[in-house]
Amino acid sequence: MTLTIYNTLTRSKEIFEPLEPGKVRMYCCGITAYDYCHLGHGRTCIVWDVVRRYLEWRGYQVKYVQNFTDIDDKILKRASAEGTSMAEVSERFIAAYFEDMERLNVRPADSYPRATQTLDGIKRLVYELEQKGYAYASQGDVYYSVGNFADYGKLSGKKLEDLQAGASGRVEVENPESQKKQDPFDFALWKGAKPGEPAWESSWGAGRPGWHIECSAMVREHLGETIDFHMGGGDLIFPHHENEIAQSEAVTGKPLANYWLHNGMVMVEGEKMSKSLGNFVTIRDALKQYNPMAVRLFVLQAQYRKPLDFTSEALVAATNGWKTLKEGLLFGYGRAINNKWEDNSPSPNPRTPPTPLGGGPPPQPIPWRNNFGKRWMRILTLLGV
RNA sequence: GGCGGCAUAGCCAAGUGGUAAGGCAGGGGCCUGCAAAGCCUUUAUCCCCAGUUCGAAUCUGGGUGCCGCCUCCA
Repeated sequence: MTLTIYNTLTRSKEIFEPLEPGKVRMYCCGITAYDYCHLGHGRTCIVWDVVRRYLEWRGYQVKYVQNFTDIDDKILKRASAEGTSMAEVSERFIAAYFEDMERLNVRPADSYPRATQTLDGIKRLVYELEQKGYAYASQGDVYYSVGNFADYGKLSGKKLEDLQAGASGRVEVENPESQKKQDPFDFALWKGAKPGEPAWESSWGAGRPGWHIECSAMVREHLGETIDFHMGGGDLIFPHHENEIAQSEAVTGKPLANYWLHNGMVMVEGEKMSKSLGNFVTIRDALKQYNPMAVRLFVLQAQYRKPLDFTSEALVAATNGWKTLKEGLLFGYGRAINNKWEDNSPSPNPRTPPTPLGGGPPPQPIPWRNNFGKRWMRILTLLGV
């Protein structure tokens, strides 16, 4: 059976062909650790968790990497507001991330690289970009020159001319930061240190990495020059993922990822969730009111690329749905064990049993042998029960 | 304004040429001393217009609407 997926890069559904037979390398752009995770982060993590589980269930050996951005202006801003350090803030919210995701039954990735742990790789990439003529130093910063990368815009379907024309009215000419750039769409690879901010030594002087470069460096370090899946929220397509492609492919000359997958955004009561609208819902706040598995079911009932409206009515519906489903699953679980069903079908491959619902007894091998068992396993797999 | 995506009942969603699955919510009913649970039953012509076809939610063309991105964002 072939697996077909929508690839943002080609704007079409394609048949999945792994780079290496039987193996999948996937990278998901994670969070910037400056606040508690909201429902949008929750959706992203749940959706890609299911893809990962599904691929494993299909028998692929999956390596799943997700990053934490722990160097960033917003983290610094929060640290200075609290009178603490950047590390203190990011540590706290990374810990909170793991708490939230565990409650949502999101399985941990295989590794969680952080920007602060990837400085060597980042500096090497910036250096190589500079050597190849894609980057230039400017007053302590280093910028990527988008005009030198012929494929710039291929992921988001934007042309540099259109971008420049569309932005002509809003590029802040007075901003001293933008005056360091040769082109308004050039972006920072390395930012020179400001007084009192954390900084790392480099050949361009003390400073810190820009946002986009860390992902290019981490993918290269943990998964290789080309990977199968690169995922993230749809709002990352431009500029973040576009810039990652520009950085990585300029250096390696190879595709960064064969398939680019993006999930839809979360709305709240019909409006886009944003801090300015004040309808920003954190995962932990939502879980005070709703069962985590009901939230998970709600997210998974919707098509992953569509916008998802978080309404109390929809959550009540999902809560009821989960209640019914859970009873059925518990019934099936007991029945499978009582009947001593065994897995003797050739495919898909046997797998480790799911974690029991809400704690419960230790997992036992899940036996199944007929269509009922297969379907049931599929439901368990997809829900991540 | 530019680029991209989506459009089936209150919400989610199956369905890829033959007269619209299912779930949740809502209405009606059964059961019960009451309640809960459970059970039964009920709710759409598929955004609009034109075309292709014996026949279209499913194909073609044109509209409309919604969403995202174009600035930090999952």
